[in-house]
Amino acid sequence: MNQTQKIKLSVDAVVFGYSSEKGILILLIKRNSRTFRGSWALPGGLVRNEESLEEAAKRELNEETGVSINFLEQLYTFGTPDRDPRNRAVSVAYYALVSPDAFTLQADTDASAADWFSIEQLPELAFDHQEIVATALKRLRSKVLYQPVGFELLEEKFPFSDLENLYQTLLGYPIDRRNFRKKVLKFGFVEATTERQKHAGSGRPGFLFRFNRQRYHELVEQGIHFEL
Amino acid sequence: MNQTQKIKLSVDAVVFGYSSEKGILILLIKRNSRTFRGSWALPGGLVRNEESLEEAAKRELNEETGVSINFLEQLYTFGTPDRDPRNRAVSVAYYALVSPDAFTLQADTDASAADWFSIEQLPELAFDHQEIVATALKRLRSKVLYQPVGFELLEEKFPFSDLENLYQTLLGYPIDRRNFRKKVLKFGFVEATTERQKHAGSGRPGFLFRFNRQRYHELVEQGIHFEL
DNA sequence: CTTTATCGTGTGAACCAAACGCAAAAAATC
DNA sequence: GATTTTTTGCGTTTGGTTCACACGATAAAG
Repeated sequence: MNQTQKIKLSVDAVVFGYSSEKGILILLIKRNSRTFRGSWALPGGLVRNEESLEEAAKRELNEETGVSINFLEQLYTFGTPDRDPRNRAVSVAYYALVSPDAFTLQADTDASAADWFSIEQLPELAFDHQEIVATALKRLRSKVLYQPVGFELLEEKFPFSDLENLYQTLLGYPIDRRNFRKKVLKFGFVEATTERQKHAGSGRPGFLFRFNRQRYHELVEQGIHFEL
Repeated sequence: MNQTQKIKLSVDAVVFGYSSEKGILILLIKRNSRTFRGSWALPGGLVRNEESLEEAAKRELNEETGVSINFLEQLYTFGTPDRDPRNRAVSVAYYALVSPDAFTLQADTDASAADWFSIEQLPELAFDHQEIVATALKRLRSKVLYQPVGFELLEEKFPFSDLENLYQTLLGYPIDRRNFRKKVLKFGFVEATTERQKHAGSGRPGFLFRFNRQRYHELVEQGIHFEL
């Protein structure tokens, strides 16, 4: 009972991206340290004594990959006793959303490489990171229906069809284009710009839209019930 | 960077109860150890080296209060560097729901007393436990709309009016009794028994109802969308 | 200048959910 | 045991939301 506690505390981050060609992406690093060397894993590492958990997540992410984050939220804490073969390790997992603008990767010493993977074809992951990814995906899929997380994954201005496709991909089932557009626009936090999509293949180019954060927050204050 | 990590890991539990007289209740203990001695606090304590987080939560709960739990789920992990004056301490918070049947409290050595408090009039709490309680309440309030958590707080058989009152209390606004009943019964996982409520004051006594867990799980399998 | 691909709206039908009224049942009161 | 009070329990109306549907506009490709 009175033995001293020997538990390492780390953070891991599931970073989601999106591209219209490759769908939902996750950021992985190739491990450079002894255990699981060469395996792909989530970016993360030990929490320092004087930093908060969220700071730790941001720091590790920046050190290991160099991406900048739009959105970061705590996901779940994983603490099964044998999840790390070296020693007892508990990991606080975060999930993050980044827009393609931040797609400039830059691997570091901790990681020999960092890269995006489509969630359709993830490699084998180290530790219990497979489970962490699954939990994050589940959370993202349920969250997308009542919070505008989708916009964090798109560029600042985007054609409406991108939003449609993102939602269809996330939800995994087809949505009615017309009704989707009507619903989204009615909320009022997505506004059309006068710019048009340029050269997106053939066909009539659509207008670009933009997410209005301020308007969104105003509506949340007023107790909007946003549900798709 | 390479200094050794000195972080203590603990678990805390927000245990919710309900009584029709006193409303939503939370289980607190009176601290017996050096720091914050005599203050009320959430039950909890250090995680042992070989146990999982959930096991730790259950163990501490049992040691300190003796209640038996229907429902236990991870809530959030609190890790602000100065949340514990003694040393860096990170706490994985759980929240639990118990039915009044389990209301036999039994304090232990760690705690000089354990008692239920109405959330309307909580005492000052030790550490950041106030914040943890607030987070738990928020979670419970949002969860109640799409998961049948309410039933975990009631006795096995209950008059429909109890369910109504519980929901009104949790949500904080009046609901239409007639529509509420229709909605709930339509889902099919709440069934009427033939027993009647006995002597609940004046007026016509209602039938007792029961939550059918098996039916509920079947419906979840089929992808039911339960929303109130 | 014709073909092809995508964008972008208007409308009625079907369905679902919130709002509401009211009677039946049983206990409490006298 | 008649009357009052309280709570249960169901049916109907009403309003809104979703669904299904077809076609013109615009620009690229050839």
